[in-house]
Amino acid sequence: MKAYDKQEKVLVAVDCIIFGFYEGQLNLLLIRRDFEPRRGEWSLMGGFLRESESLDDAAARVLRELTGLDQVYLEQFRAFGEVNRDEGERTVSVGYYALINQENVQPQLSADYAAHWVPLNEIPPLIFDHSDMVKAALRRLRHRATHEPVGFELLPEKFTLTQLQWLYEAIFGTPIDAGNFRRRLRKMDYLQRLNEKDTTNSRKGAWYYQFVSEGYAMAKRNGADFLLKP
Amino acid sequence: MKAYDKQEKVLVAVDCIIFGFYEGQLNLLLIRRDFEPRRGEWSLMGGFLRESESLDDAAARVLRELTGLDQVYLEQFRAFGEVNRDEGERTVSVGYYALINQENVQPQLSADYAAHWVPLNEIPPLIFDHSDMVKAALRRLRHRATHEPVGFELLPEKFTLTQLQWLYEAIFGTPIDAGNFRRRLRKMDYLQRLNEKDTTNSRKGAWYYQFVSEGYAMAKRNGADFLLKP
DNA sequence: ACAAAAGTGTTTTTCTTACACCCATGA
DNA sequence: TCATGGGTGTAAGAAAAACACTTTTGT
Repeated sequence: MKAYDKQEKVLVAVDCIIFGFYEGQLNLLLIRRDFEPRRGEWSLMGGFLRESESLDDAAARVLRELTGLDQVYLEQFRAFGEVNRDEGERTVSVGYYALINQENVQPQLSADYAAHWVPLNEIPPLIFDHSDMVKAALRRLRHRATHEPVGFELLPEKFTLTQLQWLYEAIFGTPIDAGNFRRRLRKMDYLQRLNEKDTTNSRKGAWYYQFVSEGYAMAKRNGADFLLKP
Repeated sequence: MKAYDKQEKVLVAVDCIIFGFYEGQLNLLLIRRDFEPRRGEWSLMGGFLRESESLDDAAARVLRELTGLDQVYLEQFRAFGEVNRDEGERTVSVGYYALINQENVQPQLSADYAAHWVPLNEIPPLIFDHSDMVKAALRRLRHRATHEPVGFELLPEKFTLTQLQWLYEAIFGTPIDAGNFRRRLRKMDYLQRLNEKDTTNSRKGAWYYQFVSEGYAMAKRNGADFLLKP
């Protein structure tokens, strides 16, 4: 059955669902296509897999091409393989989602691509099956954010607990009880409080915190598991 | 960037991690390759994607070719795309795991392929990255089995609660407290008790149960969520 | 009557939830 | 001094864990 000759090859693409967080809003980085097919329509950022790179590498390259960023949190979530999902040639696409702290990215993008941050609840219709991809990516993000400390990728190095709460409210689309949310955070000793306050939102000021990944690694080795739900 | 011409096509395969359950043991269906490369070594069952079929279709076809079974629980869990993961030509593989009630399958397999059920804790070294695939599939199965009633796919239509407990013990590799396990089951009113007992394991006999999927669908609509952990 | 699996109950502890409350401070 | 967001505490209840207990029946 599985002989290598005479098999049909297909195009393989990666598409990136790029999440950003800014001013309490969860956003998606979308492009308006300036190439055929479907020129001018909204779409995810994607590209074809090259012979010399892995899927993960391809996703990182595509992301770098659009944002100029490297070292970004990037996770594959699913392959999409319906026969007619794409126009033109048959293409299998592998979906990746990225989490980036939006403040770092504003400037350099849009240079080569017509890229825009779009609030998650105002996503326009997308080409092909890209809307399905977004839905699947969001499901995965919600799951990961509850069980692993990936949310911090969307925040600046220093953040307040209120910002963190806003982030989770944005990810899940529900309000969260501040008291209960903060109690869970209080037990995470890998959240380090800095000697510095953010006073932009209140007179009292909110402490800045920092996620200490080595601390988390240690806690994990000791059997602690991250859990943060709405 | 994303123009359709002059792109490099690659081979796309699907590989199936086929779980079966029999006599308290969780098993994997593996083949000894009777073709090159790596003739004679252990491997997962796989095949190449054809132009006219979706990824899901391809996985179902591969499974049917090996087991003769249709209508099997089959779920994609991840694409594998390292450059040198395969020998010979560059191949991207999409992993699917299947859950089948092993009693239905014993006879017809092995006809064309040298297929064998191997206990999960006695898996031999596998070719390529197939061992990684198995690990990833098992992680996904563990997750799905706790949050969705997929475990029943591995059991006969009629099963006892003790069998179900054995299944979960096998999936998670840990002992489970019978009292607590059964209390959770007792609340699932979509588990229908039949007027029939299994007396092979005890004099008293254990009631047979049946999973009623319409009942589960209704419970789900009413906001109930399945949860069954070790 | 007793062994052995099937099945139920009970107690203890831990985690959630809802919500009231205090704190700090600039205007 | 008071409004506002930041932050803590607590009582009621739900759920998890541990384990003792009862039931059934072939031998």
